[in-house]
Amino acid sequence: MFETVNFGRLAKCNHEIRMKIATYNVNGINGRLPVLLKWLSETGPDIVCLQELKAPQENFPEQAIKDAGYHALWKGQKSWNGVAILSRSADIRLVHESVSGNEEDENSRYIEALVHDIRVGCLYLPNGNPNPGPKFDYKLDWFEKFIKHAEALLKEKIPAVLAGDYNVIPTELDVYKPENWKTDALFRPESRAAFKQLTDQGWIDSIRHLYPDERIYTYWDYFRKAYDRNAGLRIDHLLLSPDLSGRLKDAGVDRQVRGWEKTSDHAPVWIELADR
DNA sequence: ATGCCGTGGAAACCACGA
Repeated sequence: MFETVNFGRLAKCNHEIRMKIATYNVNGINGRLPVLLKWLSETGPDIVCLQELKAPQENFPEQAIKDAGYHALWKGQKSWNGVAILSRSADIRLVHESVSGNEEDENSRYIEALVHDIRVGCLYLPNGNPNPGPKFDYKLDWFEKFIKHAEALLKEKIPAVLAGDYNVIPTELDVYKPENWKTDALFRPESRAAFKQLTDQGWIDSIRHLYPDERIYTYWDYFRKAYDRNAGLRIDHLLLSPDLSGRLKDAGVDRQVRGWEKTSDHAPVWIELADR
């Protein structure tokens, strides 16, 4: 599949070909384009899930992404939300543009594709603040439908990754100061329980699976020098179907990107899968 | 703990994010 050097990354040890899958909440794809292109050229992921495009369908920078070596599927929206899947391989096919049972959702928060033989779901789960209130209700409703969609995927026994901005801090290890976030929608028991339902189904929280005790963050607020203080949250996740767990070789956060000029408040997160 | 920052879109401010 990713047999050429342009596709897969050659591992340092035994020339085993690996596939790198990343997720990145860009917070505005057009305003972020220089940062996105620099990160793509430096790290060369095979598949990329993007969230918060904040651009209507017709304003997606298709040519720039193509020039960077990627095929793309996207679901835009004026001003808010918006998700995309990029692939170095041309073997990418659209499967869903919304979560099953949530086709009437007016927000562009989900896109799913088959990239060669791996199903890739890219999601931007609602924030849910302030809570309680309609926005929190919307988050939990969206989550519930997503959990059902994820369960159906597992039953199909298709190798899959569900990557994106879940807007959930799964545990106290995933936040710099848990007591400050107790009443926040990202850390509310209902949100964490919903995330746990996914892992209870069998989905593997890739980075936590490989690094069970590390403090790992994927988001740092723009103000109060949150990045300099490492006052971060881990809210961007790549969930792997169980049949892919044996191929999971590494995972990480490109946190240096958060230190660049005109950067997103999120950093890219990635996993590497062995080809077989 | 918070919108102090940042983005997009419209209109020279506002909605929204986490």
